[in-house]
Amino acid sequence: MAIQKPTLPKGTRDFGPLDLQKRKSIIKNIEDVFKKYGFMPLETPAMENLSTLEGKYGEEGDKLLYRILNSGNFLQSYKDSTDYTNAIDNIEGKDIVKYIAEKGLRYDLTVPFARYVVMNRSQLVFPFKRYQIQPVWRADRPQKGRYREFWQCDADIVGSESLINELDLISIYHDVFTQLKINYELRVNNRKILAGIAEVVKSIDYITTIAVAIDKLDKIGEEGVRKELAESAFTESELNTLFEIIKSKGNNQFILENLKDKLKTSETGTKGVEELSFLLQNIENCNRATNNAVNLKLDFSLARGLSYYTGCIFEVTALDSSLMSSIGGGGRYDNLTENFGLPNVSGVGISFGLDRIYDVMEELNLFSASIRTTQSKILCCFFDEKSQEYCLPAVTKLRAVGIAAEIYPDVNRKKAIVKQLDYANALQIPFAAIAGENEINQNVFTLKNLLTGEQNTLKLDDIIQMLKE
RNA sequence: GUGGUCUUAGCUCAGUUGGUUAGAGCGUCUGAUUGUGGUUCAGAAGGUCGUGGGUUCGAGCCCCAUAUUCCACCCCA
Repeated sequence: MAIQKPTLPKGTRDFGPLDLQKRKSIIKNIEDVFKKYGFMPLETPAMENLSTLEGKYGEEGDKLLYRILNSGNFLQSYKDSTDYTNAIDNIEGKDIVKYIAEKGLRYDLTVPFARYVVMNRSQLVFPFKRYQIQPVWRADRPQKGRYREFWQCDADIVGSESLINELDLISIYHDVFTQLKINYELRVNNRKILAGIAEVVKSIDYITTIAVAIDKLDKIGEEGVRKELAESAFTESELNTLFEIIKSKGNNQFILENLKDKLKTSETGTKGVEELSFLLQNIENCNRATNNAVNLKLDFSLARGLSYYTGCIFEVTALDSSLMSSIGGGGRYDNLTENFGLPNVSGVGISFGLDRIYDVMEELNLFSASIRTTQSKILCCFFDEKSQEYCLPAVTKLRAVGIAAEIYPDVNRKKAIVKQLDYANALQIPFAAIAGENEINQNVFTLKNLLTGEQNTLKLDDIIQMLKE
């Protein structure tokens, strides 16, 4: 049989020891901040019923869902169906899916969370604040900063409509990225403002059309957006009104005042402006109290976020990185639990894109140089069986007092010490305790600092004392 | 889903219009050094040129298919 080279599925990666230490350092940072704000941990299964996932992410989202083939004779139910009899009519096979797959891999953490809230509503204390750090899967085509398996770090609050929650989430973004030393930009918009713009410019029915088009403003420019909207029957004067609104320049306060005036005929739009004003006002107050410089960038062309958002929407990008796509995003959703039979529960949440944050930090060299593949502080080195045995109690004692210590398992007749020091060096273990005939006779070790090359004869207790500091 | 791109030693990459036995650096192994790594010197091993077809006297190089990498669009963390 031919030997085949093993490969990974497209868009997935292994994480080696060093990668993983770095990823864990990011996770710890984010998790600690989440805890500081009172969020509780939650994990949900990798797979959900397709009925839970489908229809929550828009048409595009459904296409990107990974579907899991039913086990057993999964084609039978299809064969038994009328669709099979009429198979010639749906030769593309799209309808087969519902007969052969009923589970899928989760696409994000928000929808499974909504499902969890609905299923456990009687036991939860509201407002319920949970964080969740797990992988999600999307059948996208991979490219820079885009993977088919990637990790999200989410914090959500459900059961409260208060904008205080938005303030907390903005503050979380600031805490995390400040600690990670990532220079970031947090852009904010509000779906209600987008609705207001649609009402004022043409009609509320065009909110999606407008949102999708102006979201591309950065990429295709004003001309491109005008062209795209003109194809959707927008008149020249309507387009002029639109750009008058979204292109206003100045500081945040001025822009909002201007917008408030432009949207005064729209009740929803006015509400959106008030919400953003509230956020800006309070961020400023908090900044004054803490000397922080939390900063929002108003961006009325920001339409992103999944289709379930209804209020504030957030998006974070790293400023000094070549990665243009977002490293975080979120927003408020008023109707997500309604899909599962629990209406009138508003939620708001944010997400950190772990893999993209990793990419940015790697590019900008932001990881601490002290991150190593192993935590081992000391390797006990020996020359033969006798000195190896002499080392064993020492290793045990080192570990007993909490010092990560190793002993090389194999005894090599030739160049034993060289092999062991090579090993320590390759793993960046900082110390070696060497024992041979001489050390055994005096009941000591030769402690070598592998960074400086300096070495001393010491008793084990002295070594412990030194390493514990 | 659409378009482009990459693939040669463990790793990073050279390889002339198609012409003998496909190269380098790093890494690995051995020795200089039988109680000392990381530095130095000498030597060695390591390849079905992504895979499958085709053109040709002859293919790493040309053609077709396919996989993979990376990138852009759509969309998104």
